[in-house]
Amino acid sequence: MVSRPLRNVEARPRRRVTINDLAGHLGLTKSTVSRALNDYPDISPATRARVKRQAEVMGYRPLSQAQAIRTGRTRSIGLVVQSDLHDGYRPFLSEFFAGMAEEAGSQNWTLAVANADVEDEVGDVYRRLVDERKVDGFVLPRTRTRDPRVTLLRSLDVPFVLFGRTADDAGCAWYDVLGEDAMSEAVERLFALGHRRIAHIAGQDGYYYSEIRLKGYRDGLAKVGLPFDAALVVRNCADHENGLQAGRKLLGLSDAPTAVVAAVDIGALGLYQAAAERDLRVGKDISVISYDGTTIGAYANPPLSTYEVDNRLAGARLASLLIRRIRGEAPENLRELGPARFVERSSAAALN
Amino acid sequence: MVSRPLRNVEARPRRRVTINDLAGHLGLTKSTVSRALNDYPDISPATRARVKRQAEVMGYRPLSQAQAIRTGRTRSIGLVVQSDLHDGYRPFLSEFFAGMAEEAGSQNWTLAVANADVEDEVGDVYRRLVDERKVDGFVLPRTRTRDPRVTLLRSLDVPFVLFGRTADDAGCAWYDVLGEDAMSEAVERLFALGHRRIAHIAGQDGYYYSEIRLKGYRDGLAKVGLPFDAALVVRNCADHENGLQAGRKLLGLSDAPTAVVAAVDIGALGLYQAAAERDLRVGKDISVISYDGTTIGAYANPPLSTYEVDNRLAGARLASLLIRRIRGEAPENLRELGPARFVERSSAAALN
DNA sequence: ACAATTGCCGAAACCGGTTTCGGAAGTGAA
DNA sequence: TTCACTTCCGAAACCGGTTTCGGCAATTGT
Repeated sequence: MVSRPLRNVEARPRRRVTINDLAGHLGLTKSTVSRALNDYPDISPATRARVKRQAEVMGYRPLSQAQAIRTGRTRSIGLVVQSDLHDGYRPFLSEFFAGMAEEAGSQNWTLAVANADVEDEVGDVYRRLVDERKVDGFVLPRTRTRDPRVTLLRSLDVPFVLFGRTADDAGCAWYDVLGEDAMSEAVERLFALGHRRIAHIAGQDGYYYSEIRLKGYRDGLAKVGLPFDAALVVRNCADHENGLQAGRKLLGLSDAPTAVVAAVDIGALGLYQAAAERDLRVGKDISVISYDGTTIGAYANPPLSTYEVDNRLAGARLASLLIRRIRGEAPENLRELGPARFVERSSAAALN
Repeated sequence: MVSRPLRNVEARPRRRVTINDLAGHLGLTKSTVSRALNDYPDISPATRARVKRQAEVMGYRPLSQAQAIRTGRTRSIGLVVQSDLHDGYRPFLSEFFAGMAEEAGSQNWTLAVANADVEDEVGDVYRRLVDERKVDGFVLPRTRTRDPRVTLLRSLDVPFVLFGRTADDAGCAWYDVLGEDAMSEAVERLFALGHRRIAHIAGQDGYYYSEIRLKGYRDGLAKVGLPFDAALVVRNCADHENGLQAGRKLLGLSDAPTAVVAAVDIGALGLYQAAAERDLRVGKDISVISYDGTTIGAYANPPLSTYEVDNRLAGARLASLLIRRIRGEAPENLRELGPARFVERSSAAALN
């Protein structure tokens, strides 16, 4: 690993060029320059072009906080992480951050991250960020079926976008991954492998993704012509412990399933343990297809076949959508869906 | 999962209270109020107290960007993530973010996150953030032995703190985990289990942590009276592939080691695969103790015994140190070391 | 040819703070 | 009493932008 020097390390603190410097060089007043740069209609095209060109050569970049004090806009988007959430939550954040930061930065926006320790604090954190004009809008990860943050931000009239859908999405912009398609396809795959009793370990209650994936599971059953059996669905399994309990329950059934579709990788890994307890070999005696694409699944034994979501892309899309939302586009036009990608490993095999 | 409503959702946009409002209520000028709040010596203690009390009751919070334009200070700390780095890098970021955001927020500071895609871009990103006064200082994760970012920020005269130590740390503030102690102790543990040939899979070249942990390994050997054998050290193994190669090499030795101390969890998991290839059972035929405490290790087979680092704490400490650094404290007083915590699982056992 | 528009830009106020400067009281010494 | 010093606060400039307002010159209408 070479540590080659960063470029221009020697460059000295050369003072920022302000709008006054620019105006001086142009022989105009700063008000004219400002309006030219912001495309006001009362500036002649010739002047506008001249100003913009000169701004370019002098490397002028308006100070966002100076703008903010007059306009109220910071060119900054916010993300508040809730550190009281369960394990399954955090691993995905890294890629997500990178995607958001990348997209925001490319548009010369900033990403501000805040933390809320406890549920009760959440509202105050959002409010404070808005009050202090730290951000112009929010990305809301992990949307609930009925999400109080949506209620809050709506009433505050602050722009936001959701990562995931929600029950009442009137006026909401969002990006989401087609978890329903993944779950449905997973059922089809298992069916094609000969499985006829296929269970579902669902995600955490209260989160809309759980409903969506459950629906996908049911759609899949319908598609292949299998009956829905409520006994084969265990809800609220978004962590290892609950996945383990679910596994124990399912594998203990008199007519136990031969395959499982899990809504969440960590839940599937709980099932792994339950299988081990019964000396069942995952990928042999019991097949599993899951959803998330966590690295953990890749290193599990056997490696977990799963639908991988591109969190980096999600972050980037959400940043882009949010910026457009802040600029005034209608939320209804700011809704996108992306696919999950099947990563075949060795937790699912033909029924023997 | 209950989605109880956030508090005060109904509260209406009540306009921010500005310094003028506050001054009006107090019958003072805003200049006096400002100086009182900022502890200028030319304000009488009585007035100062009165102002502060009233500010409290009216819920006055200065707009940081308004302050910034005059003072040049944003009350914001920056972190730039490099998305071109290898796998082992990112998982740790989530906890780290939470810690930073939490600590920064508690002091009413903001955390700004930026992204640099490619190595060459890194310098520009830091520079831009400073130029545009988006941040007052930086936390530098993943310090190199000779870190170009340090050179850059030094020359720019921008405050920063390192997560990890570096070769030339003159004028540097940092927080680090005692990787050397962990590695040394790992050797002792394995020795106590009867192992006499103990190898080391080292971290990525160019990063100081690799040297530190290697040193810890050697210290451990010295402590228990084992000779250092260069053939038992494989460098530059910070990802799965390199760990795998290292494992193949070590396990292929005529007098192969019976135990391995790994500098990085992912590297250790590469070794897992090499062991599997030779039908060696980790935790039986070959013992492994690693370092990081990633969740991945917990789900590996067998679960990986490792030294866990508290990344959340690290983030919090670094944020705190950076803020103090920005406020002018000497870097030499801003250096902290924390321990890694041994998490015993089942990858290390007594030599049979 | 003259009045009414229009196009385009400068002057000045403004945003919400900080900082410099100066001066009115109060204090102590001579 | 007078004078020099403090103590403490108000007035005003300042930071780097945006936005309102008004006015001059060049057009257009009649």
